[in-house]
Amino acid sequence: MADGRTGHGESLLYLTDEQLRQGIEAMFFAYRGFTADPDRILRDMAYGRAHHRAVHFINRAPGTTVNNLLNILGVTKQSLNRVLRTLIEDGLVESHVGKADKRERHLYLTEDGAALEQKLSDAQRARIRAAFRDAGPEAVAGFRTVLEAMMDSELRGAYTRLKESET
Amino acid sequence: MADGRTGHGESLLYLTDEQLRQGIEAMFFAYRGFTADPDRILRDMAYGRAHHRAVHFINRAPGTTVNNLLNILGVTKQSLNRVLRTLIEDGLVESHVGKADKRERHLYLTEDGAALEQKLSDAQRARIRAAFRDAGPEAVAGFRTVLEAMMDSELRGAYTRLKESET
DNA sequence: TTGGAATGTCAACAAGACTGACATAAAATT
DNA sequence: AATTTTATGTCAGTCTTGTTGACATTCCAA
Repeated sequence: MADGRTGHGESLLYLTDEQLRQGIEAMFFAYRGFTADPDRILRDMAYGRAHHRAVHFINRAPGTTVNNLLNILGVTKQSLNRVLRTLIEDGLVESHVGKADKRERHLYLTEDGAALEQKLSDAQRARIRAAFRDAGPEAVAGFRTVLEAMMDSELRGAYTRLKESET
Repeated sequence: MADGRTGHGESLLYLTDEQLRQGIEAMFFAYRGFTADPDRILRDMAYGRAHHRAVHFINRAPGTTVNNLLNILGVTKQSLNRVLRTLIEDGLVESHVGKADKRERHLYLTEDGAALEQKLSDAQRARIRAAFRDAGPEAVAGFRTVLEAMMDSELRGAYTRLKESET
């Protein structure tokens, strides 16, 4: 199989070390582009990528608890807490004590928080939209398939749950 | 077009805000998986992701200059320098003053450096290989197409140059 | 030859991740 | 009722990795 094909005509070229390396480098460079636009916006404010992530997922799942967010973001509570504290102080996020379980804090975006989220999303979506449009529907489907296969299993669970919570 | 299709049967569903958001979240979660395995290895040593990146691209283009690496990695020279210094001190990277231009430093991996690179690559490749295998060749092609479209133009240049320098 | 541009180094600082220890309140269990 | 577990928050300290600023060396061109 020196030509990278099996006897059944199925191409395995995409599994050579060279192809894998190209995939790895593509992922590296693309992720830079992926975060570049929101990063630029955030740099001018006193915020960073961590704030973007928090705001994104609070917008995504309003009323989510701190613990929930912790699992999704994969950081320590101390780290998240620093970010949440500044967002709450600046009036972008509201924290409400849980009704059923008073230990929990449920997180919501304020109007200002929603505005920031929108601004950041718009910037990021514009780039993704352009990339998706250029690449076409089949490429996008493949893109999603590979990304899902690349996730850790617990994260894939979190991702799927979010994905299926479309309203 | 409420059904997300044009009159020409071309699906535009992949460009709805909802689809874009799913793509964004897929990218976020997948990147965590992408870096998880090498990160685990690096945590046990005194190194981080920045060291991995440096070692990867020095291995990729032996004899590259600091400035070259700077452009690829997209960090400040001061930041890269700290990483390179530790790698050189630890005997993983060698820095040779340029013959033609003595201002330049040409970077090479030592035997130990190559061994580390191999170890990290193997871990990362294993995951990508599994993901590629599960997703199949068409999905992988789509994945690459979308990632390339997502890069900043200058980075796409760097990526393409690397890609085409296969020996 | 002199002044600017390119290259790289050192120092100091900031963001954002981490661990560990501890406090509080509420829920769950015994 | 007492105890343990869970959810959250906070303080202190560390690490990685980014940043700017200042500076030395080298090359090249006016």
